[in-house]
Order: sequence, then C-alpha cells, then structure tokens
Amino acid sequence: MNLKELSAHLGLSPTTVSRALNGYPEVSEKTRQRVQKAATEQGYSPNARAQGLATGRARAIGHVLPMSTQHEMVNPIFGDFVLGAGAAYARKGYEVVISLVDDTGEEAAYRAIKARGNVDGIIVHGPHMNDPRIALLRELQLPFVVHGRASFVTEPYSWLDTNNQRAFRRATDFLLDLGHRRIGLVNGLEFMDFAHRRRAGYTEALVARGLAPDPALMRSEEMTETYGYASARDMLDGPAPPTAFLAASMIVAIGVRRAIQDRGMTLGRDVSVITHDDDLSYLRNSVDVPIFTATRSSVQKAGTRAAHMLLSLIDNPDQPPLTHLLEAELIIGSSTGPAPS
Amino acid sequence: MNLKELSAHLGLSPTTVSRALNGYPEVSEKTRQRVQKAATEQGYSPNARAQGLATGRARAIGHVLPMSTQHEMVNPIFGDFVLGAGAAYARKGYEVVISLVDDTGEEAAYRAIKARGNVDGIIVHGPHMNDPRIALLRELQLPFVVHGRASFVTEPYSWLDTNNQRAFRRATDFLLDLGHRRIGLVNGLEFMDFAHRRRAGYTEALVARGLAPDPALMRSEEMTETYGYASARDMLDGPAPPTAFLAASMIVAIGVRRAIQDRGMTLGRDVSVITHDDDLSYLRNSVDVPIFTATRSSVQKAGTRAAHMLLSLIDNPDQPPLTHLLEAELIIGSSTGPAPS
DNA sequence: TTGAAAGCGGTACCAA
DNA sequence: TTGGTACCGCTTTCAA
Repeated sequence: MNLKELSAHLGLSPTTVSRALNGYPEVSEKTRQRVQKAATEQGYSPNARAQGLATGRARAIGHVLPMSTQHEMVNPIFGDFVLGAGAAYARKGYEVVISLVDDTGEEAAYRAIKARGNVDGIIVHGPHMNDPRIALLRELQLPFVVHGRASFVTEPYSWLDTNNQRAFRRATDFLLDLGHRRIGLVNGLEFMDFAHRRRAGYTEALVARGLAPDPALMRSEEMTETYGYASARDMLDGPAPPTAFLAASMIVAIGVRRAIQDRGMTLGRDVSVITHDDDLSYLRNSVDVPIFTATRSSVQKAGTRAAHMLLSLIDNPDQPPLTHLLEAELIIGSSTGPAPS
Repeated sequence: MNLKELSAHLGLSPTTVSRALNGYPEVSEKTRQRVQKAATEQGYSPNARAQGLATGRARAIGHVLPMSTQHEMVNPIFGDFVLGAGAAYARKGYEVVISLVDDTGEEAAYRAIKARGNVDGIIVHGPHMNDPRIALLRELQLPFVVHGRASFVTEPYSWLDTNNQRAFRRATDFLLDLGHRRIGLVNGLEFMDFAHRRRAGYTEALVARGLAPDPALMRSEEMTETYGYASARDMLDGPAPPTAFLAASMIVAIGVRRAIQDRGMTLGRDVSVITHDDDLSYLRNSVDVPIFTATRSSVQKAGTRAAHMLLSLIDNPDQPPLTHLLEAELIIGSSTGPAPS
C-alpha cells in the first residue's frame, strides 16, 4: 500500500493525504480523521527512501566504527554504546545505520557516507590523536559528535568522552601514596586518543612528585591477555622491576596477574595492580577491578546522551558545539596494597 | 556532485554515465574509462535513496532488537553479534540498520520495517517460544534469519542458534556423575526460547537418571546478580537444599557464589556451581566459568555467519531455509567438585 | 553506442 | 481546503 493507492482508495489526491498524515494545518479535521483511520486500517507506512528523497532528510543516524584490517574483533564497547544511542533515536523516530570503515581509505568512506545521503548525522567512534576525520566532517557539513576526543585538534567540535587522563592520574596518585615508586604502565595503543590521555595522566602524576617516567616501564599495544602477560613478565624480569602495574583493561590485567603469579609473587603484597574497564566493572568482587569508569549499562547511557546531543545539533545546526565529559569512578580492590619495603 | 552534474561535466547523458558506472556492457570501453576517471576525481557517489527507489533494493540489512519496556538495558550480546554481522555486510557493500522495537505493538513495527523499504532483509533477535514474528515475516515476504530459535513453530525458517539444550544437558550430567542429586537451576526468563531450551536440557538429564525435577529447585527470572543471590539463598535455606547450582550466566553465578559464601560454605566442596556465559569466558581463570559457549569474539563470528546466511537468502530467494547450530564448549573449573557425602 | 523520457514514492509549490 | 504538477536522483525501457 503506497500513497497513491491509499489516496485512490479514499477518493482524495495524494497531496491531501500526505498533508493529513504529516499534520499540516490546512486539512479539515474531518478529512484528517478519515485519512488517518484508513491509513492504519490499510497498514500504510510511507516509504522511507521516497520520503527521504523528497525531503532531503533521512531520519537516520550513522555510527561509524573503525574496523582495523589487522585484527578481526571490533571493540565491544561500541556495541553497547550504539545500543544505548539506538534506543534514544528510536524514541525520536530515527534509525541507526552502522558503517564499519576500515582504516585504509577512510576519507573516501566518509565522503561516500555524505553522498549516499542515508543519514542526517553521524557519531564517530575510536578517534585517534589529531584525527583528520574531524576537519573532514566539518568540511562535508555533516553534523557529527565524536565518541571520545582527538588531542591536538584545535577547531571546536562536539564530543562526549570519559575523563581518561584524570582516571589514570588518580590511579597513579593512589599507588604513589601507597609508596610505590616504580609503576609499570601496560597501556593500549597510544595513537588511540584515549590511550594517549591515559598515559598523560600517568606521566602527570609522576612528574608532580618529581619522578621521571621510565620508558622501560611503559608499554603500548593492542589490549590482549597475551600482551598483558608478556609485558608484565618482561618488566618483572628487568633490572629494576616495578612494584605496581596500571593495566589498560581487565583483559590486560588478567595477563599481568598471571605473570605475577607465575613468578611466585603475591598480588597486593609483592606487586599491586590497578586496572580500568568500562565493560566488566560488575566483576570487581570476583576479579580485581580497582578502578573503572563505567558499567556496560552506563556505556549504553553514554550512547543515549551522545544521541541526544547529535539530534539537538541536527535540529539546530547553528548552535555551538556541545561537549560532555564523564568522570571515572575510582574503586580500590584487594589487589592493591602498599609498596613492599 | 550528483549524476546529472557529473554527466553535464562530461558532456554525456545521465543514462550513459549510469551505465558506465554500473558495468553495463553496451558502453564503449573508452567512454567507461573517461567516466570512471571523472567519477573518482569528482568524488561522485550515487545517492543511496535515489538508487534504492529506482532499483527497489536498499543494500542494507535490518537487525531488529527487542527492547523491553520493563528494563532499560538491551542484552549486550546483541552488540557483538551485530558488529560481527556488520563486518560481513560491509564487505558486500551492505549497511546495517538497527531497529530497537519494544515489546508492545511488535506487529506494526515489523510491517513498518517492510513498508519503509530501507532494508532488503532482517535478522531477528531474542526470539520467544512460539514467536509470532516468524509467521508474520513469512507473510510479509521479507527475507529473514532468526538469531536463536522459536520452539513450537512448525513451519520452516532460517535460523542460527547455539545448542543451549545440549549444553545444559551436559552440565547437568556432569554434576550427576559427580554424585549430585539436588541441583538448583537458576535460569533466565523462560518465555525466552534459549532459557526454555536450557531448562529442557536440565530436565532431560534428570529424567534420564530417573530423577524427578523438583519445582523448588528451579527459578526463572531476568539474569541479574541480585536474582542469583536471592534464589541461591532461598534454595539453600529450604528444607532440602541443593548441593550444586546451574547458573544462567556469569552475573547470576556471581550472585549464587555470594550466597554460598554468605552461608559460610566453600565453593566446589560444600556446593558446586556451573555457569554458562557467551561474553565472559576469557575470565574462566579468574572467576569460575566451567561451561561456556562462546567468547565475545566468537559471538561476533556467529553474527558474521548469520549475515552470510541472510545475504545468500536475499540473492537466492527460492532456496530452502538455512539453519546452523553451534555447539557449546564445555570446560570444567575449580568451583565444581563431587557431591558432599 | 548513446540519449530521451517515464517512473520509483513521496513532498511542496502554486493555482483553484 | 483541495488538487495539479514539478521535482528529489537514479535506473531502465525504448528509440535513434
């Protein structure tokens, strides 16, 4: 059932039916009632493509997820974020379109998204430091919100991010207060902005106490258990082993912990560990998760918030960029104790 | 830059340019070269809506996720599944459209998805027992694959599911072999098909040994830690407490474990626990995760597989329904021991 | 081998 | 208050 058929069925013109359905004031109340009744009876829904073509609005939001050509797995946090956002869009009659874009030829991909015209705005995930996508999107005039931030991008843009720097600053301070002086940082890939900021927080805390960051105690790789294990083992085998570790995620922390246990050392006594995780914080009673920013459901909520920001930007394109910083929550667990003397 | 502009730029008709770009044979090779060169130079991408309107194909796949009006959180497993599927679609030039549909007025929602016409097929998540959506989708003639199955639906349809019944049958058998005779089942909501099948596996194992399932030892609720805790505590306080538990998820198991510990009992000696989890199996060395079906990355892979099934169905609508059953992997951890005598 | 024109299903301007 | 018509950007039939 399309508009033409529905209008024929009613003995009205498509114009009138369209107006009745879309709430235009110049339709008589009686006609509107009749049209609406017939529409529900006949199960009429407008064709979204045709509507989009005619109006220039897609009533859909794109979520662009980076897909590395090197590793198969997409960061699972995006899933929750998108779900949360999707719930918000759904309430406003928008849909979500997910584009997985691999890291080669990104620019073309974004231009294509614009040209394809099936989204009214996008949310950009996984920003790198100094991410060129921001300038590009601005140039393309496509409303966007960044999930995360891009250090060294000076022009203003809309973003929503957790305060990774402050979280790692606080975690480092906590260990320093416990007397630790050699703290290993088992970080994520530092071209990713969040990892860069985490390192900045770590460094900042050290420097504030007059300690020089030791390159031998800093690692940066993709966050896997293997990587956590290997990094911790290497550092513990080194000439001046750390007495504590900061891990980039729970998975990394599990590797770190295994390395510690393999050395016959006791967690929280010989070596302390603090980790961060968005997804798994509800496990903090089972595994050691002393610091975390968010539960999975609060990642969903962050997605919801980002969605509202973007919808607002779309409705009112002239407003200044919106930003939102989420503070991390700090919880200390049993795997963290004073530095051994 | 649209087709008309591009063709004007080239001094050709839109028709010819369209043909050149879409690989029609009747275009001279010279012209095709020229057109393609200009298209990339000018950064031309066809407008997806217009293309869709003209061709009747959307080049997009819908994922329909149930959104309960009661609880905010969308099942996080869907996120991973959709990401995995999205990667597969991306390689074939398809996009993902996510529709979060709440459980009221589902039928209208599905009819609207069809009428809106912006997807060529859908993947249905979270099927209930005897789910009416399957008959509806068949009637709507919209190609679909179910992530999960719907018990008691007799007509054939395409699905991909993990073998929940067999997993719980094996877990129950394992406990029975260890001498346990009173096994508590802390199940998910049993109108959900996967939970229904899990209970069937549990019951099947008991009956095969001539044991009658005891209603006092079976619970069915939404899977939360609180629920796991309360159920286990109640059962342990009952007249004939269980010596082992089967938990529906890691989160539930954590609650169960807490209840056991609160009673001053020792896990794996006084009371055993086996749980199932798709998401968190990599934590099996840290928490007790004796049985699991899949890691998060293998959930993504399941999504990829479902995506291929659906694309195949779309390309070849006359083929019979496709089905795929994933076997669960069974791993036994330290929280599971022989029944106390 | 190329182009003109109709149509996909809507919206919106202009006229009645 | 209603209807005729052009148009959104592309594909496809038919004619040249």
